[in-house]
This record gives sequence, C-alpha cells and structure tokens, in this order.
Amino acid sequence: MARPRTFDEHAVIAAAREQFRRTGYAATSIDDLVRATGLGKGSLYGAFGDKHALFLRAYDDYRDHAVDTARAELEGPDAGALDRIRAYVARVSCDSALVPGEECGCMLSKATVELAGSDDDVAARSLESFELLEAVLVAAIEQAQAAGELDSGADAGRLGVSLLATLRGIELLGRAGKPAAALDAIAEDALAGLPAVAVADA
Amino acid sequence: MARPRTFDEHAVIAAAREQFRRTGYAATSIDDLVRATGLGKGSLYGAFGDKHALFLRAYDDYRDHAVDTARAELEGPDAGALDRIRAYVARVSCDSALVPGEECGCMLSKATVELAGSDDDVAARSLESFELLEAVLVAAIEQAQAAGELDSGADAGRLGVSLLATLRGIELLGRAGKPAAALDAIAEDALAGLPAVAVADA
DNA sequence: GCGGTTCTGGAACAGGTGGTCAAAAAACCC
DNA sequence: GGGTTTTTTGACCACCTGTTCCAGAACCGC
Repeated sequence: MARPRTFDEHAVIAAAREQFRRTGYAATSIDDLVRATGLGKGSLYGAFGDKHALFLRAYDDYRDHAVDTARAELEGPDAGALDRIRAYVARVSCDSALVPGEECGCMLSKATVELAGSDDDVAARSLESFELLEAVLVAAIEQAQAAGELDSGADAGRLGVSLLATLRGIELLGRAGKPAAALDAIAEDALAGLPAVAVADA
Repeated sequence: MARPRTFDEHAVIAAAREQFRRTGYAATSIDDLVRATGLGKGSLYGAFGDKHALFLRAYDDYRDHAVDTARAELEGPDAGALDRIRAYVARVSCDSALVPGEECGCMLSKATVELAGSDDDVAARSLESFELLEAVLVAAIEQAQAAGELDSGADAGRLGVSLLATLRGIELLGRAGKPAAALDAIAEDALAGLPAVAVADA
C-alpha cells in the first residue's frame, strides 16, 4: 500500500493559480510555487509533471471559475435578464479598478498577452475561454430580448461580443490606473448602448 | 579625444523595443537584446545602464510612435474628422487580427499587463500613454462635432474613452485568435454607436 | 610614437532556474 | 519485523541570468 498524498490537489492548483495570476508565467519561479503551495519541488513535479503543465492546469481552473461566476450572475429566468447583465457589467468594472497594495487583474488577459503568441496550448485555451464568456453574455442578451427588455430585432451575438470587448478594455485601463469613476462611465455607456425596445405606436 | 560610438542610439532602442514588444520583459534576456541590437553586453550597459532602464527607454519610444501614428491618422481639418476616426478604428481592428507566423500585438498592453501592478515606472507610463491616445481620440470627436458630423450634444470625453476601451478589447481578443471578421464587427458596431447628428425638424 | 579619453565585447562572477534523484517516510499486508 | 509501493523533501545538477570588469580598440592632440 503506497503512502497517501498529504495535499489536496485542488487546493494546490488554486494556490498556483493565484501565484500565476499575480506574477505571470515567466516571472513565476518554481521556488515561488513551492512557497505558494507549501509543497516541496519533488512533490510538485511528481503530481503535475512540470511548470508548464501546472500552468495549464491553473489556467483551466481559472477559466472554469470565471465562466462559473459569469453563469451564476447571468443565468436565470428571461425576465430580469437585463438587470443581471447590468449588475455583471458593473461588477466587472468595479473589480477592474485598482485597490492600493493589491495585485488585481484577470489571469485570462495576463496569460493571453504573455503567452498566446508563442504557446499554442495557451492560445487555444484563451480563445476558448473568451468564447465561453461570450456565449454566456449572448445567452443572457437573448433572454432579455425574449422578455421584451431589449430589442429582439438586434443581433445578440454582436451585442455580446461587443460587450465582452468593452469589458476587456475596461480591465486593461484599470490595470493602467484609470480611475474607477472613468471605468464605471465606460461600463454605463456600454449598457446604455444596448438597444432598448422600440416604443410601440399606440 | 574619446573613441566614437559605433551605433545609432535610436536604432538600438528601436531594435530593443521590437524585442520587448514580442517577448515582454521577464522573458527577454540580455542575450536576446544583444542579438536583437547587435551590440555587446558591455556596450548595452555602458549606453543604457541596465535592463530595466533600457526597457523604459524602449517603452517611451513605443508610446511616442503610437501617439504620433494616432495623431497622423486623426488630426486634420474639422470636416472629415468622422471619416478619419472610422479609418483609424478600422486600421487598429485590422492590425489586431492574427497573421500566421507573426508575433503581433501592442507593447502598451503587454507592458501594462505584465508590469504595471509591480513597477511604478511602468504603471505611470501606461496610464500616460493611454491618456495621450484618449486625448487624440477625444479631439477628433470634438472636431467631428464642430463639423456637424456627430451630435454636438454628446460628451466627447466619454465617447473617446469608450472607443479607447473597445479598441483595447479588440486587441486582446485578436491576440487570443478571434477571427478578423469578428473583430471588424466589433469595430463597426462601436462606430455605429457614435451619436449621429439628429435630423432637424423641417 | 606617446598620452589621454571613451568605447567595445566577452570572460568572469554570484546568484537563480527548471528539473532530477535518492534517502527517508507513510501506508498496508504477511 | 520485513516487504512493497508511492510520496516527500531538499540537495544536487547543468545551465541560464543580469551585471561587472578589463584588455584592447578607436579617436585626437602633441
């Protein structure tokens, strides 16, 4: 009977995910990961193979969480979908503003910018991640249309991907230190741009 | 009389800028810079101080070029300002689409995402860079308003920063491999969202 | 040619990197 | 206790990293 593991794999991946989210891939050393996870080097290699493989596991974990969060906030009955969209957009904008002393920011952007151009595994995951997020947004927009909260003649797919792009832009400007009020104004304007239902002639 | 330099400082900075734009800061070694610039290590250190100082020089150079390019495309007479905005947005969108075998992408985003959270020198430059680009966009929008091409009752500042965010989002999605047609659609919709001049009552 | 100044490049340096390895540990069975 | 299996750890490894250093080079004036 072999010696049992002393760690929870999910907890280790989550710790690694947080480390990679803050410092990226190249600037994260194995010693950083040892410190973050509490495991020795041999255990990390034994459990995950190598640094790259652990990174991909962490990235997948991050994507799952981001998509699950979006779903939790955007999924629900048709009626009220527009309010959920508004709340989600406002929450992402709020999370994008800098908090002093805290290394904030989204791992999707960081990995994409750092690695997508040179690492096909990462590029594929980045594209998939953004498409999953887009799909959740599009579905919510379709629901708002079905509920008569948005103009059902508009292209939900285009609205969804535009909203996604705007949110990504907000996140980048937030990293650069753009004030929260400015980020919120961008978010509000994006929401205001969603096509309202035309007033029917009485 | 001292020995003269054998290199053109601007050419070296441009070469370093291109290297950093492609591979970022942490993943660019001094040997990479030696290869990119054609200088020996001692010469690089003698001329620029250290890796970080060279990076900042390269980043400043990139910002100057990006802002100069935006100005070249957006500045001009009031009349035609909207067309120039459209052309600029379309050009940025087009440049954001992946070209096989080529490492594309904007150094502003890369440096911001990689370093702004941990390096104040970079963070300050990132914020300044984005604000300069925003100012060029806002000025062009104001001109379009003065020429009667856009609704002069709209807030040019908010329109400008929204457009900047959308372009940043397009760039990120492009890095992730989003097809060019999708990027162009986002750009078109952002332009379509600029407030046209209201038709006067006859 | 000599002297003075600065530039050049790559060897040398101290420290860091990702990965390997083997002794000890933890579990179960006989 | 011995045997077997897997896990754990951190010392060790070959190589890499950013930086320093200095012998030689390039220039001018005497």
